[in-house]
Formats: sequence, structure tokens, C-alpha cells
Amino acid sequence: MNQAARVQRGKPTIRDVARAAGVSAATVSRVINHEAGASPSIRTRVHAVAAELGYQPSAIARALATGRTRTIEVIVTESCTGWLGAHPHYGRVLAGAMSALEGTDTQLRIHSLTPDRAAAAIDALAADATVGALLANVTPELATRYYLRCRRVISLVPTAPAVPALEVDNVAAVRIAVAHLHRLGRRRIAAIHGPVGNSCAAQRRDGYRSAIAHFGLPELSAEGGFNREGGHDAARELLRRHPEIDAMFVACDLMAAGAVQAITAGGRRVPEDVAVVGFDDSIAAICANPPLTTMRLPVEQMAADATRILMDGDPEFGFRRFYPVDLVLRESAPDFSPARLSRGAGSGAESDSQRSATAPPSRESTP
Amino acid sequence: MNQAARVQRGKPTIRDVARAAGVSAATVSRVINHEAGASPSIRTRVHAVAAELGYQPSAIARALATGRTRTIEVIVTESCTGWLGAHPHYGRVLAGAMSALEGTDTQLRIHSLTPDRAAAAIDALAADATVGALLANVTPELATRYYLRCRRVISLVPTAPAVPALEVDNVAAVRIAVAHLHRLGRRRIAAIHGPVGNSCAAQRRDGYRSAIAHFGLPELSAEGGFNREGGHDAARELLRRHPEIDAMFVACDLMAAGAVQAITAGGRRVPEDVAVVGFDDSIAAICANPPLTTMRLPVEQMAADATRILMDGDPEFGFRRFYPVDLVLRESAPDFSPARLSRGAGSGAESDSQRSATAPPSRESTP
DNA sequence: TCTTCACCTGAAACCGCTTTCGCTTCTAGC
DNA sequence: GCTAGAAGCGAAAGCGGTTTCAGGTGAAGA
Repeated sequence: MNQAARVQRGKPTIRDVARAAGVSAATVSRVINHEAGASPSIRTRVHAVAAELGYQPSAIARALATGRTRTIEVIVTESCTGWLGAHPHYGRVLAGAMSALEGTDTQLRIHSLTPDRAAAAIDALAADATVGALLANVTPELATRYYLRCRRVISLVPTAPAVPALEVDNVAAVRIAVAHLHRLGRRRIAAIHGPVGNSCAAQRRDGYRSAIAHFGLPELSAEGGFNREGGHDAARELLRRHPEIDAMFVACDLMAAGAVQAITAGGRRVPEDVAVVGFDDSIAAICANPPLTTMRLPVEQMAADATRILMDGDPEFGFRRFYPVDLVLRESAPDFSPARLSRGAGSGAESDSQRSATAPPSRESTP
Repeated sequence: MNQAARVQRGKPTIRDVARAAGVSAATVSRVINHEAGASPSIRTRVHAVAAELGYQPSAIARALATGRTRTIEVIVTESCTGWLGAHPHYGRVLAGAMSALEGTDTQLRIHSLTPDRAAAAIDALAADATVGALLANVTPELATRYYLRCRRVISLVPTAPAVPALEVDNVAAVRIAVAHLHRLGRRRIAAIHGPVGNSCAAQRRDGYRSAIAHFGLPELSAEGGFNREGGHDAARELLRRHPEIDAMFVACDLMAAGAVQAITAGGRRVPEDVAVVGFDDSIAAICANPPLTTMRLPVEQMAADATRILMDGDPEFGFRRFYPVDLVLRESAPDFSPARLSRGAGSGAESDSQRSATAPPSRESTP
């Protein structure tokens, strides 16, 4: 098929350009790739011929010769139906990574690893000479496996200690959220956690418990899937069991949107009767009604930084970097001062967000 | 760097395996790639050696030799910040495409083409020997350009006549939406359109106008960006100018979520005072409060079908295929019969959706 | 005027895999 | 027992680039 491949595509190769320009392939390569190394007259001639022939260098051949593909892999160990379409978080990850790639010739490839084929897929991926991999949601075992084979990898969720990662301090973030509700005078602050087993969910639950303990309040917890239904059902159940609840912290905006629906459907008002704070600041937060006060995760920023670190390296970066989390005030739990509450505007993440003074500082750590 | 590339990576090649197994590279290749063409004893030996050495075939070298990369390109002519993170639609496209790729060794690559570099990028992409390209949101000019260079491409939005596309009949879909509001007894049905210039937005506007004319109702239109703010501001303005409005059709769920916020913030109830029908059935529809009645677009299905057509071909497929659109009933505009309205449940797209009898049939066309 | 050195340039050797082509060996049929 | 035919296998020629290495030219310095 070698022959066939060439014939069927019929695209001009570097040797065609060389022949037409009366130079060698080596010279064409130099003209195209390097600033120096060829005389001006030849440069212009080669460029002219290449343009005339419509020559496009083959990314594949180039990759084979240089030993580097211009791709960054985004990996999730989950069946694709569960995340990309269902959770706004991953769109933000991709958008952040792409923004760092703008103007580069590097591409983004996305991989959904089903459990049964995950290990083999990880091995195959690590064998590709890629720029690196972004682990958007990969189990610690598989993250370690990839790291051992390839190194060039950064996780965007809490992971095994050996694997480089960009993280947020979930515990501190939830403390800020609960402290905000407490400052509003709420004393029956419930929490809806994500599924146990998910490391982020676990950290956020720990944050809630520590905050509740700190304020001497009763723990009122429920658990649900990281989706609207999870939040909706958990909130309804919580209110049924504990009608005295006057505030809720919900571990993700998608769940929080569902919780708000359950609360208002039950005849209570948000935020007057029950104040709600979400987590993420995703699209779900601004689509909810009322719009959600939430902890903003700098997901795009993290993905962009991770991408840049993979591409260019970063002497400042050790194995861990923590990002600050902002409390974004909207109507589901507006600030104490009524003056700050612009009922009906609904959002404007820029204008009404405030960087919490108690957010953990961005810090580095190297094991 | 040829030398360097090999040394630095130090991964076993097919020749290493061949040497260790005492056979030729050709034989190893045959064992790995084809069912027949090698004796059983050699097969097992080669597999054993490959496993022992941790041999992983190089996708790049393979692509160069065969003339085919195992990638499908997803292309949008827009800066990435504007779509991936901001609009749930694109996550659904990716999820649909990925689901068709599950179990395959084909990958998804995503490309955000900024206007200034779009033409050059299209040329470079078309030169790659990919399986094909999914045009998620590409201008007709660039779509045509790609098609002329590469053929293997399918658009997921209305595009130039020469380019293959999977589409929904937006006009018919909006007629269904407006007819539903009319059936509920609403006679002041306003519309919030997407930005003019967008072909989908234009088609949906046409659908609204034709439906309104059909029922002999007054046209009450506003326009906004395809985002929450666009819907919110347009709805507020519409209600200010036309307080008599008792229903709204909104061209996308994200906008509709904003519209619902504006309506309730203005002191009116949804759906009692103003019924709302959105478009897409994206996450925004189920996060809104109340959840949105909306026109469900089979986006995942379309993306999956397009992917399969690119991979395997489809003798049934000509140049155009139209997909049916479903009316999904939720609380923002529940069905006429009160019995169908389960206040508080909020959704369950599966259970309470109904395939509209007036939806256009799926049809094929070849120019 | 002769050397030295810098700078271009082309030939050739890869990068790692696939596939063709031809040789050898084995099986089956007469 | 001999001949066809099939099947297994290896050598070698690509796929389309990049990079090394060596040769050739011209300018600068002695």
C-alpha cells in the first residue's frame, strides 16, 4: 500500500518542491523550518515554488523524523458519555488548554478510557512521543502508570504523590463557603456531597465537617451523584428529614441547581428561607434561578498553565501547585449587606465576585 | 536529532522484537497486524517477546507507512474561549463523536480556528491524512475550502450546498415549539432570536415568523447573543416594551435560562404568567428553575453518525440527512393537561418527553 | 598571494513501520 | 514419486520528512 498511499493522495512532497526549485530536499527543509541556513535568493525561490505547488509538509513524516508529535493528550478514565456531554467542567478544561495552544501548531487530542482497556490504552498513549498529557480525571493508579512510562504529564485532580498536579485546596475552599453562610446568620447549614470514592468529593466533605465543627453546628449531610438529579433528590430528602435547614453547601453547581429546584418546588424561597452555595462556578451556576453563589475554581487557568508547563517547561514548577479559589456572590446566597444584592441582574461574575481574604495562597511544593 | 530521538526514548522497535524473536521485522509486523500470514509457533513467540520487551508500535511510523492517521478532526472557526467552555452544545458534539470511537483506536483532535489563520489552518488540516473532519461550526466558505481539498468531511450545521451535512429542520422545529405554546392558549408569543448572521439563528427566526403568521398573532421579537446574558437582557427588554406577553420562544436553552431569570425577577411566574420554550435540550434546560420545556436536538446522535460515516462510509448517505426534533415537556411550559404536570420533579427527559407527531420525518437528499 | 574560516549546499542516512516480491518449504493430487 | 500450488518467511524498498557530514565557494586576514 506504500505505493497506493502515495498515488491516491498525489500531494506534492518535499522532493517535488526541491526538484521544481532546483535545490535539494535538505535545502527546502531548512528554508521551511529554520531562520538561517539558506541564502536569501534560494529562500524566496523555494517559498515561491512551494506556494505554487500548494505544498503542505506532512505532520506525520515530520513527527517521525523529529521524534515529537505536536499533540497534547487530554485523558479521562471514564466512558465518554458520562463526562464530556454531561458536565460543564470538562468543556472548561478543554477551553483552557486550547487557549494556551492558540497560535501554536500543537493540537489537543482527547481520550476516554473505559476501565477494561484503560491500562493498555495508557501504555499505548505513553509510547506516543507527545508533548504531554493532561489528566482531567484519571485514577491515581493509572496516573502513576502513565507517569512511570512517560513523565510528561500533569494531573488536574488530586492524585498519587508521585504524579505532578495542579490542584485547588478543596478543604479550605469549602471552609470559605460555609463561613460565608455562617456570616449570613445561618445556623442549620446542610451539605450535599458528591459520590464517596471521588477524591474531590471526599476533600470537600472533609472541608464541610471541619467548618461545621469549628462553628459548633450540627452536621446535616446527604450524598448524591455529580449531576442535577443527585442534587435535587438529596436536597428534597434533606428538607424532609430536617425542615429546620436554613442553608446548604452543595459540592458542585450542577447538583446545586437541582437542589435549588427541589427547595423552591417545596415551597421555600432561595435565599430567604434557604441560602445555597455551590461549587465550580460553571454554566450551571448562572443558569440556576436564582443564580448561584459559588466557589469559583480557576479551571481554565489551571488547564492553560498545565498545557504551557508541558510545552515549555517551568523552572518554578515542582510537583504540586495550588490555586486560590474565589467566592463569587450571586443571589442564592448574597452578601450580608443588602446594598450588594442586585436582585434580577443575575450574575456578572467579574463585578460581584470578591477574592476571599481567607483563600489559601497559591503555593508550590516539591516532595 | 534522528540519532538523539532514538537514544533519548530508548523504546524497543519492531526490529528489536524481530531480533529477539529470531525473525524478521516483516514477520513481526504480520503477527501484530494480520490474522493470517504467520505460523502459530512464531505467532506465540513473537507475542511473548513483544510483551516481554514492552513493545508498543509507533502510531506515527505506522501512519507514515500506511498513509492514514487514526484521527478524526473536530473543527470550529471561532476562538476557543467562545465555545468549548461557554456552550454545552460542543461538549455534546464531542461526547457523541467519542461514543462512536469507543473500542476503536481512532482518536479525536479538536481545532479552534481563529479567523486570521483559518484558511491556512484549513489547508494544513486537509493535507493531513486523517479519517475525516467534523465541522462543528465552520463558515460555509471554509467548509467548502476543506471539502475541495479533502472530501472526507461532514458539517453539523447548515452549510454550503456542496458540503455534506447532517442537519435538523430548524424551521419545522420552531413551528412545533410555537404550536405548543399556542395550544396552551397563549396568544402573545414573543421570541428571542440568536445573533443575525448565524445560520441556525436565522432559520429559527424564520420558523417563528412563519408560525406566528400561520396563527395570525403579532410578532414580538428581540435578539441577543447565544448566552445567558443575551437571553436575560432581551427578555427584560421585551417585557418592558410588551407587558402583555404570555409566552416566549427562546432560540437556545442558555438564553432561555437567562430569560426565565429575567421573567421571575420581574415578578412574573413561569409558566403561569409567561410560558417559556427553549431550544437544544442542553444542561441549561435542566438547570433552569423551573426546568425548561425545549426542543431536543439529537446532537450526540448526529455527531456519532457523522463519525461513523467518516470511518466506515455509509451507502445510504448522500449529501444531506435531516434529523427529527423532539418536544421535551418540562415545567416552563408543561402540557395542556394538568395531569401531565409533575411540579417539582423537574425533568426526566426520558419519561416526560414525547416525540411530536408533527416533527419532520428523517429524510435523505442528494443534490 | 596563500591560508583560514564561515557559510551554503547536497548526498545520504536515518525515524519505525508496512508491503511487495521472490525464494524456500510443505502439502496435496495424479 | 513427481509436479503444482499454497503458505511462510526475509530482504528491501518505500512513506515524507530532518539532520549529519563532507565538499565547495567566497571573503577576510597574514
